[in-house]
Amino acid sequence: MYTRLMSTRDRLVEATRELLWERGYVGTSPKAIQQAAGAGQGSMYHHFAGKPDLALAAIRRTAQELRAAAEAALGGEGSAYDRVEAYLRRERDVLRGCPVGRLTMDPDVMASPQLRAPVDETLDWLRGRLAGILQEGLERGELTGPLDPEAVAATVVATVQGGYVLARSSGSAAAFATAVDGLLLLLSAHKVPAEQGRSE
Amino acid sequence: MYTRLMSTRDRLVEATRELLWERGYVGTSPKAIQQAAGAGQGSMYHHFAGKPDLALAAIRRTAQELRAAAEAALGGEGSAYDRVEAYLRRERDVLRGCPVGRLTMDPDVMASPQLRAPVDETLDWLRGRLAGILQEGLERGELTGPLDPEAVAATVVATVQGGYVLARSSGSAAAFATAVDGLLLLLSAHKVPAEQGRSE
DNA sequence: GTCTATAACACGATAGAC
DNA sequence: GTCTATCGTGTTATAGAC
Repeated sequence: MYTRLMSTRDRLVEATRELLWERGYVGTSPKAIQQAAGAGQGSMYHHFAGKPDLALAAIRRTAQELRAAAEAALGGEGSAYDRVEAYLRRERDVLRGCPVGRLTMDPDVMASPQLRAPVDETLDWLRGRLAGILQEGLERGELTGPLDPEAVAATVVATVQGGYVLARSSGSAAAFATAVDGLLLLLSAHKVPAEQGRSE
Repeated sequence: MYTRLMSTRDRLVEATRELLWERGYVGTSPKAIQQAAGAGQGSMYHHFAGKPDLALAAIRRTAQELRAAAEAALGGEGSAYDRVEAYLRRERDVLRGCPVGRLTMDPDVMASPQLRAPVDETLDWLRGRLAGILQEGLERGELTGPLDPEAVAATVVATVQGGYVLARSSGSAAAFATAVDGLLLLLSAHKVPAEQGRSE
């Protein structure tokens, strides 16, 4: 149930976002959406063509939010390592999993070019953004090789996505943190100590 | 459809394993299982108490197979690094995702202590097995610190699980390989070159 | 815009014949 | 052991009143 300060359309989208996160596309019925949004059948089919159309609106919104949250950490102050660490350690609803990444396991989402596009684009943007930061770190002399930015960026994204799996499996958010710790430990071996002439 | 050389019971389990892998628990109906197995309603409910019971048999079997496949790589010849690499690079149906890991995103599986137990146990065993190998590598002088075996083991498992997400998202198995490459690149910085007195 | 009614089918399971 | 019949409920809509 969402506040009546939101339009029916927005409540439907928000309810769908929550259910998609919790139960996936296959596990989410129009009826469940309507009940969560406090809307009738008629309202839903007035605002949206059907379940796929509503899901598309929800997925796009979720992808946009994820991107903004990631950028808040990645675009911050500090060295390349610091920004990657900030991203890895940012606050997360770990036990709920990744609202975007989990859609990759949904057969109906993957079967629809429309629904899968925002998922692919978001993860690809994230990987590219991380690669750029790592590349910059190498160029600025903050990081030392051998360190392929594209490959390590993929590893960073994969560790996060897999961290959710470990956390949900064990029922503990600590499992996510441990995987991140391991990655940062490996990455920190490539840190160049800050020397005179730069940031201190 | 499965060979008639298998018992009806086994065909039901195999069909369930395939559908669970492809569509998850929530997305798999008894009817779909029966059709894939070439069995009627009566057969299914004769051999199994219901969908959860059948799913449990299927999940246990899948977990067992995954464990055996992982052990084949992890228990092989070579240094700690080599065995971890063998595990990471072992042949996989990358675009299908992990048949065990994907269950962590299934709300009905996670809500059932019985169904989630094999998932948790399998991933936990894998993490522990990897940690043991890394620890051994440190003790034997094949690997050099700082390298927390428990944390890095979690990172290895997470990279694999997340690699599946990246591969399915992009529709390309190469994305999995890239994430693995990045991890091995980071880990290889801790390799101690084989010297006189050991294995050569 | 939102509501209720209805439809055609799928879901997950039970009953009982064979 | 396997089959068909049946059940009550849920799914994904469409129709049409208000």
